[in-house]
Amino acid sequence: MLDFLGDWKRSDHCGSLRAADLERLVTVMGWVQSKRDHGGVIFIDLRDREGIVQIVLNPEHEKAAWEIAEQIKDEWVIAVKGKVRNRPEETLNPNIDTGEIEVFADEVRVLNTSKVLPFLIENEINVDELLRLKYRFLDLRRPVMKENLLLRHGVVTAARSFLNTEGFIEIETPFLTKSTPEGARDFLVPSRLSPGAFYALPQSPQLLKQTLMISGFDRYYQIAKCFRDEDLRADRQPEFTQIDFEMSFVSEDDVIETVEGMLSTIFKKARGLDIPVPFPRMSYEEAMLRYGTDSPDTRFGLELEDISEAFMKSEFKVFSGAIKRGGIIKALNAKGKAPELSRKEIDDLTEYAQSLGAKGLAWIRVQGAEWQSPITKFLSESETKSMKATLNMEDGDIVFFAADEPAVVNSVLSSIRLRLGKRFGMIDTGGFEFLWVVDFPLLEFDSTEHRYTSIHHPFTSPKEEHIDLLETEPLKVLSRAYDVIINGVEIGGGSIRIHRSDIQQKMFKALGLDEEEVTEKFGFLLTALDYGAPPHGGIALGLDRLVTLLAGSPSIRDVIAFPKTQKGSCPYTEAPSAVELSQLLELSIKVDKKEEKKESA
RNA sequence: GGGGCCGUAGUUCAGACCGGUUAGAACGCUGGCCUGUCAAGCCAGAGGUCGCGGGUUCAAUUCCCGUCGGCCCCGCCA
Repeated sequence: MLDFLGDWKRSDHCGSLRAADLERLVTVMGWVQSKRDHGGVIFIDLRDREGIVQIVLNPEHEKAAWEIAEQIKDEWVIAVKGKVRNRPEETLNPNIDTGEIEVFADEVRVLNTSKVLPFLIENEINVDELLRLKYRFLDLRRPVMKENLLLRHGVVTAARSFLNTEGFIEIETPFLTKSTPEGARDFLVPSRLSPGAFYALPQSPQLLKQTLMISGFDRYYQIAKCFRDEDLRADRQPEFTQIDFEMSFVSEDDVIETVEGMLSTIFKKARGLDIPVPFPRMSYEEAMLRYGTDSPDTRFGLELEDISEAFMKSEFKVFSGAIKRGGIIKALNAKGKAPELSRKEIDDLTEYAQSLGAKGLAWIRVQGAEWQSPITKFLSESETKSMKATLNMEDGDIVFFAADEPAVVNSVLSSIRLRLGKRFGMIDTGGFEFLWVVDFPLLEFDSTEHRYTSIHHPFTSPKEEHIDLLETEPLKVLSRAYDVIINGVEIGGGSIRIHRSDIQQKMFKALGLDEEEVTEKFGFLLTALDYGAPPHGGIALGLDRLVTLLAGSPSIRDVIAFPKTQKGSCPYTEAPSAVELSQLLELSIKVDKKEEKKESA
């Protein structure tokens, strides 16, 4: 049944044949997308990476080829020799690129068969993702998945070409590297040659790219795999890819302009889009005030308003109490949307707010002169008046309130804002809005660890004029960090780094890191900083997220060839898995895991 | 660590709230017919560990508990 390829050479891709190829004798190879057997004439849609072409077999033409074709099933791999000819006028297919022509088969070779498929090789399938991942090799045959990976290739190609042109040098850094405190949980790799010691997979090439600047490479880049052992999300994988670069003798604007140039190139080459540069910039403070998040989706309004001032002394204890405890009150007014929201939906929103950590979600619905709300009875006339003015409350509006500590209010209302934006179709899903968020605080106070931690990372430079504040008012220190946001998604973040060891030491001190530990964990960088480190800075862009956005895909998994599930497993390879005891012995590793209770028969 | 949703032919779902004869449908698959289809069409047929374990019950796909797996979210992700 099966034929060898023999001396057949592919002459063309299925998907690249056109009317210009008429009368040519061609040899095409690919997968059987579908077969339509009319008893006499047989049609086969043959698919390869470039597309689909129709093969026609007629028993009155070459009986042998036709007889083979009769046996063929979906997703078999076949090779066909035949002549490209016009389709009859009434059977042109405008839905495929090759729809003007067909290949009239003289000879067919069956190169491989296929089992019956677990799902159809089509774009619009409704299948459990687990099954798609288990049969990822089939899932990736679907045009939409193929397009995603081609898009990804296009993005990487464009990034490389841009960076090469700008004088960046691609340098690899090791996967087997050193575990460092701060940041995410490390993936560890045991060392056989140093029993009991471990490498860590890099969370990013951060320290080594800084080292390359100290070495004088001036401009470095890398399409870098990074590893973080944290819980997964729709936009987070334990291993992911960054477009990572670093530049010497620069300040913020140099890096920002380079990113704008690179993203312009990527959007142009990968999607044919012209994007406006420079991108607008917004301070962290303003982003938190207006949107409640440091990665605001600026495709729509529906901004938050801080109304704390008017309720400091309110009789309404939910509001005034929150302020007394150091909290704030913020509101967002969904203008004119009250009639569109059912009571059930409002209740669902309240439940959603609670799942995000809010104690509740107050709301006021404006209907004519009347305010329908569970809270109006607690509000004084002056409070009502002030609220009406501040929030511009008019007939048909519905306003939501959160009162709590600032972090809770902001995170809850920013999530509510996004949900309402989607619910009311306020978001232009076809477009892209770019934004730089700048002027981040350098530090935040971690109340569980009772110390300051970096908002960006410990190598981020404070603003030069704020260095002295490190010792006196650490929370007032602003950093030289910048995040690039597209459609509310954090696509990348970077900073001008600390290039002097005296300032780096001050930073570690502000973080409350033990000097001995610092030397042990970061000593290599401190040493390097002592040997003529130039001022430098850079950024890393999340390739997976960028491609997800460009592809308009709901999940990062759709732009990664072999992604992990939420539990970090790969259903295709079945990693992670147990290993041989002998392997563990070589590594001096003993597994301390509770044995599963064996059922006795 | 926590919250929510889900798991029934190869696939997507219905059946479950209200436990009861043979667990249905569509697509896919198999066989037959069919010479211009392109999601071909028409006819016939096969196909089930109702995720797994336990409990309640005369009786469990259905109710309860646990567990495994998948998805979304909080925490976490410098």
